[in-house]
Amino acid sequence: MVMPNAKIATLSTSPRVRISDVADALGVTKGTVSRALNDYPDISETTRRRVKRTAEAMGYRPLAQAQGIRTGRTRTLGLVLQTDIEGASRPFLSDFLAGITGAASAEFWTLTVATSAGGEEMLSTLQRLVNERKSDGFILPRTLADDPRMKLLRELDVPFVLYGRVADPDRCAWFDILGEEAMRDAVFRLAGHGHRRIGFVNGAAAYNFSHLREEGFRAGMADAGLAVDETLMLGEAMSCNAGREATCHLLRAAVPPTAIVFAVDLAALGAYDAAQSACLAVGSDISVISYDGIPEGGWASPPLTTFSVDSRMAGECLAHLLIRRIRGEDPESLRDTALARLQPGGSDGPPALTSEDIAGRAAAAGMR
Amino acid sequence: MVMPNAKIATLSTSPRVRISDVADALGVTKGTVSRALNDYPDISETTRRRVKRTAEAMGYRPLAQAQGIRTGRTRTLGLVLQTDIEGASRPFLSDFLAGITGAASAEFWTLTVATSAGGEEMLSTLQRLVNERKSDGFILPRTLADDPRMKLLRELDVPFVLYGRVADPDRCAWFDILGEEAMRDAVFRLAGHGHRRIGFVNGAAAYNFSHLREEGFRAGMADAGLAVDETLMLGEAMSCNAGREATCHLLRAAVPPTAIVFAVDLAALGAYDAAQSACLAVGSDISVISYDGIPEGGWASPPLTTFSVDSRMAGECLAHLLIRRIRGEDPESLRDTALARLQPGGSDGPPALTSEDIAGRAAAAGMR
DNA sequence: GGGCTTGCCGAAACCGGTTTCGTAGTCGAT
DNA sequence: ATCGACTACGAAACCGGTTTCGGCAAGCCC
Repeated sequence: MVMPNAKIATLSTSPRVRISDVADALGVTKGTVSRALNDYPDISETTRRRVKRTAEAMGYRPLAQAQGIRTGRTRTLGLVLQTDIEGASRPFLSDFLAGITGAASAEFWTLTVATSAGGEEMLSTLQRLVNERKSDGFILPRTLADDPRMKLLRELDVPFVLYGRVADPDRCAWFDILGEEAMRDAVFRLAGHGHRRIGFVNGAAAYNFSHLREEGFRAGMADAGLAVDETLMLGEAMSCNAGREATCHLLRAAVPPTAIVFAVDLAALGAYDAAQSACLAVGSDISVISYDGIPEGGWASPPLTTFSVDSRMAGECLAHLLIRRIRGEDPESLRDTALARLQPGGSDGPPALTSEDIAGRAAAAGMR
Repeated sequence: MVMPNAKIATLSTSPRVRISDVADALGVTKGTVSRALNDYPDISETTRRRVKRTAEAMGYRPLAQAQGIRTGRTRTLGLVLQTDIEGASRPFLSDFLAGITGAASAEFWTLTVATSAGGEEMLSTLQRLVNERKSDGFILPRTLADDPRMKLLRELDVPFVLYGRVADPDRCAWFDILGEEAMRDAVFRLAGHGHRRIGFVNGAAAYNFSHLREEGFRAGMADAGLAVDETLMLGEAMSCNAGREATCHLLRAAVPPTAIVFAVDLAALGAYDAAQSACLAVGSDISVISYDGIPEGGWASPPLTTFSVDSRMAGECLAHLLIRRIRGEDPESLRDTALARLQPGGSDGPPALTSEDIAGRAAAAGMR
């Protein structure tokens, strides 16, 4: 008898259906409705069904903020983005958000976004959101090997899920892309082209992914039966400039590599500049494979061979994991990973030059 | 006497300071504290000051969700992003969000983000957020000339601020970049180079900015004393492919332009492909100026001359405007604009070829 | 000095939910 | 038949605020 206006309620400015409306329609108290909907044990199965059916039919949805004042939780996920790093995460932000909010809204959760410039502001922003109860838990992107956000949120007893693994996995829930597998595949691909001398340019050691990608590179080299020359292992290259300098450094080596694996696309794009300075053609004279799949890579010539990440799927996974975490599941059971997908470009191929040729070109270009 | 632990409260898991704590410390009722903090008229000036000072000292911050259950407002801005359009808004999303949340958090507001694929889902998402009171008002990016979101939110009586203007400005608050000025400047710049025959490739007519940019182009042509050839006016080019095809079309004209102004960077990038097919060098044989400032433009060779937008500032402005709008200010007093900034690249310059030369090249390349 | 307004604040209702407490009713065991 | 345990629900407190209502005291006017 209340059903007729269920549709209308969602269309106009008509007042919301409240829990007391449902209770009145059923001739029970709102306490009973609440307990039935929240699956309390002391409600008979028949009543529970009756309540759920009627609530559904009336289009009743509890007001998250009203629940929150008692329960402390408002079905809200939190995400704090750090904006002072010129990072690779930006082009995918839209997809990432779409994944999170898509998964969240399917369960009637929402997403609160905040930003911070710098690490301390990050922590104070988390504090503030927790204090104002604007979020029931957090997705922590770009995990550091030892992440201070974890420590803070543990002290505050607030659930979180990591996007990326950490050095100490104890009591952590996470989703991560297996960057180490991508690095290993990159080595295989280069070895398949015939490269024997391969350099590696890592990202910043503070990020946990850097260690994993280096591991993957080393594992790939070992499996391919190639020796790792420690002088060809560089790091801390997170930008185009840093990538250019790292590449120049490698080209100046006594026996330069014929191929370079980069942990970060932005750094790999710097290699194009360096190669041009040395009159080396990327993709033939010197091969490059990288990781991230940023759109700029597709505009470089030749297009960058890289591993791309499905950010939308990552967002979906993280949202699901966090919701389950907030609901109380054991964090160590909430771990998931996925593989990056090879996105072949023209930046790698069989070596057209030997290391000696490359050294000659670099010297001729005045790089040494 | 309650001040000592004000600092501690923000540091540990210690319970929040509630309004009743403040009331108790002052020996008044919580009603008085509430009225004093919210500047009700029936509170004496001395009491008001005493309350505000003590609340501040105790570190009291009202719980937005608790306020919301009575007032309906929770100091939350809403932003629904449409993710099915391969648009230029994506690379700046991070900056845009930083602007919004930065300005919002300075006034203790937060941001709820949702996404939608497609127009109807957009509307239902707005509905849902309003219904669940997850947002007190919305920032509407990428305004259409006649935007259905406006109609919906007006029916629901929910405040909003547009990022971009609309055909009918009645009762609207907005922030916008003056794209028409950029287009006019683009024409001036090309005319200064000596171009007399300039084509224009617009974006989709559904977006309001397209009309403005075309106006700006026409105004610039008129001011420069150049005639607009309607056969060189194209539109609906929002992607790289569409831009390539539009460019090919212009190059096939009986008397092709020596320069093209694009309303959208992504389309302008397509011009590079088209020019290459016709053996034309961008920046000398054919000049291109565009608008958006997407990072890919910097990677093209030569780098794209374009107008860039300060998305962070846009976000800040919009947040401020929306907060004032929600607080009840007259929408027509809440309008602000800013200029795009010229970002010179190498894609424009003095014409190296005549229209006839270009037509010849295009014909030779088999484009006609 | 008495009535009337006005300023200021306490008391209490209220918002929309959740959760505690108590109890009527049912059931099985003795 | 009596008792105790258990089930299932109503009544009411509670969460942290806002807002209404009413009344006391001071000030004003006559």
